[in-house]
Amino acid sequence: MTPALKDLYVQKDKMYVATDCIIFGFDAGKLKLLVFKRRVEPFLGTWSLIGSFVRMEEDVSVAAKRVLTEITGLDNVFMEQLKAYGLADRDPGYRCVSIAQFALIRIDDYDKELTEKHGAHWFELEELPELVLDHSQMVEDAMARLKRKARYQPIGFELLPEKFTIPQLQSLYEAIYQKKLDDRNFRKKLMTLGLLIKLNEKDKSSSRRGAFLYKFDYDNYQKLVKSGYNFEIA
Amino acid sequence: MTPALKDLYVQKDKMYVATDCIIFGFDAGKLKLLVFKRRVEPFLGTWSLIGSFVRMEEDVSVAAKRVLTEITGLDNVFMEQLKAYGLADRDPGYRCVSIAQFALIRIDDYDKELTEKHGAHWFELEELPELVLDHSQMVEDAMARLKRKARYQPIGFELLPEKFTIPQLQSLYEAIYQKKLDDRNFRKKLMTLGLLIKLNEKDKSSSRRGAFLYKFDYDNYQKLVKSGYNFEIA
DNA sequence: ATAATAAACGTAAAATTTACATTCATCTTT
DNA sequence: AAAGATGAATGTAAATTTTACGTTTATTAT
Repeated sequence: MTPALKDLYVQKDKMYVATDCIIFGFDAGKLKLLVFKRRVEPFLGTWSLIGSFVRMEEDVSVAAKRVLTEITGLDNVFMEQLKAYGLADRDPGYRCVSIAQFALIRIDDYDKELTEKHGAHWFELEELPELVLDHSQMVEDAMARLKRKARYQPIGFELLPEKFTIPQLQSLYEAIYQKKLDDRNFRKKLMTLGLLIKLNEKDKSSSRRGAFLYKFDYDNYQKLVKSGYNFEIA
Repeated sequence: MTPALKDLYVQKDKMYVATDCIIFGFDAGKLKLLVFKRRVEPFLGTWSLIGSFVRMEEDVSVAAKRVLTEITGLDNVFMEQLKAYGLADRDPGYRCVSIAQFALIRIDDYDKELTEKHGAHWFELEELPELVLDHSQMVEDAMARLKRKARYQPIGFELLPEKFTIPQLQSLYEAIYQKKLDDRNFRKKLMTLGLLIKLNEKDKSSSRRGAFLYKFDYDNYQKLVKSGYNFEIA
């Protein structure tokens, strides 16, 4: 039974708690969002975030992870609560508070078969269709959070493959901030942070010369955070 | 019936949604928190945030405002959702997701009789006792949010009387950031923002010379926000 | 009149951010 | 094999912002 179907078996006089996932990916210089075509009434055929009721014995955060894994096959994904959406009439079918979570996934990792089976589709953020209920609002809020959070937490790395180039990273930040950055200044600033490990490999997919690959230095990051360091990326 | 009492009439197989308020105030150079002594079992006598179940036909945000008004007599208070707390076992009595909200109030404005009737007490943040359930966690998270948010949004003004002096404002920011600020630099930075209206009155309560009173310039603030201005206060 | 006190103000040095142009490594074409 | 094309990599000077720090001012109490 799909989560969408399950939504139908509902009692009008009960309060429900659900969770909806705002799943970001990054590909070819564009931020993308994973959304789903509803296959049941009401709102059959409309685009929607993926979600689920929170089960009686289940933590809200666990419910969100469960959904994400069911849909993408992925585990250990960056996920963070966005906020709760609690308008009394946000869902016409029944009283339901939804706790939205945003997730950042590496777009090459997920299980294509699984997502297709669920009617999923990646949309570029600028080409996102209207979503059901208050889901468009959730996406807007998530985008604002991503923009802000990217400034002081190195969450961008969650969207890139483990090995990435500086130009790739810059293009990601340009997509998040929705503006061009100066390549010399970006590189300079980045290097002073000491969060990258330069590898002895190049990625030649986008230039003849090739760009060096880097890894994110999680250990050093943890150390710096503990020491109270305050980041500002780009 | 007090909200605390109401908590007892509960069905074990139902999911509940509640809201808890983290109420900040500022007085005599100290950040304070309004907490309540529980008058019913379980956890009788322990300190707790004030909260309530969200009613079936009630927006979550409306429920939070209702609680705040019931307790303080105040209306039109700065209030913002913090996040939802959804561990399955967070409340041993029943399954309840709580959506925490943090509020900033002007500590002179509230209705003392009303709060006393509810068993309320202002604690300095550093002297806060252990709170019931996950409420201490909520306070910690709220404090972190306040600290971060104060940097880029002029929410400090919500904690001060309508008319305030620069030294008062500085002392507030020192309490929020938990560090001393340089008075000359603070004043300089502040003035460049163009958010204050200087009044022709002085407050003489803390010095012979007296300090000029200011008002926050809401109109100009709105204009600047619309024009995309990016604040950084202190 | 004098002492005491917090308020108000300015400036120079240091650090950070911004703006901007050239060389480099490699592959493709001829 | 030489020339051309392309994105990667690098440095520097000017402008702005942040930091550090000392003196004067208005007022009340003595």
